[in-house]
Amino acid sequence: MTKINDDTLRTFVGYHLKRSFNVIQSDLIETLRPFDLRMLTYSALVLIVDNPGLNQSRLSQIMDIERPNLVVIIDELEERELITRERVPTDRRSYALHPTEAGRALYRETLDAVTQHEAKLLSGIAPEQLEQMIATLKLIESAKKGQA
Amino acid sequence: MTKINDDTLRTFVGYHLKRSFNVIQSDLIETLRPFDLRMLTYSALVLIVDNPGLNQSRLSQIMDIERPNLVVIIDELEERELITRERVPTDRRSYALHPTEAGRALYRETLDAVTQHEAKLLSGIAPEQLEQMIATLKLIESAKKGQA
DNA sequence: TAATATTGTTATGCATAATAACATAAATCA
DNA sequence: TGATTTATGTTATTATGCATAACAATATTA
Repeated sequence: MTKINDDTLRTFVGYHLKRSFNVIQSDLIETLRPFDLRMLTYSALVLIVDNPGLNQSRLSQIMDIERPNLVVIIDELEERELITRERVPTDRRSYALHPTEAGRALYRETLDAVTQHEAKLLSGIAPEQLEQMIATLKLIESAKKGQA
Repeated sequence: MTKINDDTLRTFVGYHLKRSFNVIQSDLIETLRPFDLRMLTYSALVLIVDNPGLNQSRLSQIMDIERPNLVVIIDELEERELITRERVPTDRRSYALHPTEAGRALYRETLDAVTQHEAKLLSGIAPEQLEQMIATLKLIESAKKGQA
């Protein structure tokens, strides 16, 4: 059982990001499973509850996905009657997305579950250390625009 | 253009991880494109060069993917004559993976390119800050096993 | 009004990832 | 030893995430 050497990949920040994200993602998927939600449908639900009335274009922007990929997500949330699509009188191309009462209820339930699961997963790490990391992650996130 | 509120999602470490990883991933994909490599074929190549003779089982473990998913990756690297599969006399079920000279050459080229692209992308962030972040990411990564 | 842009949509493809089922070979154990 | 179990690589299949092209309906602009 000689240990495999991944020192070269360890020199990349992206490698560390991916491996740690995998851990959190696995946990999140398990957390959301009982609610029959995937990562993206969950994110969309949260954003719609927190920003009632926004349209699909803006939602796809903040979610960092292409508009076509959002369609199926919204379809699913609408079919499950967690949100509604309402024609906007002032711009009849777009739909205003609103949560239903069921959507808001599921939001509350899942928010609780996700928060607790992540807290438990990261319970061994000092909060200040996590805050510091988040600050750095934000810098990386904004490196995109800053790029040449 | 009212700004969209993602404060709720921002309370999750995973959200920050995902968003920042997206930025690095986009950059990496572009960096690897001229070499006709994807993230996973690239990772596999690096690990095979650094660990010549390892088998697919062990490689899939370190890469954190399922064995079936590794098969196509290895197929591709072998077809491009970047690696070889050699029967192991002592265990004729498994293959020993070895880089070819072409594989080692591509490894050197891509390592250079990837290193430089990442350095440029993250040039606005202090090295010590990145090191601190990596330390935290390692803690998250190891939170998996530590879990109940 | 004519040309252009935006919104949502369909269709399509690629990349990543998980599972079931299998043949071959090795290890275990009884 | 022989029978059972386990490990390795493989095929097939599916789900998920993500990108692009092309389009109809509607708004915007020139």
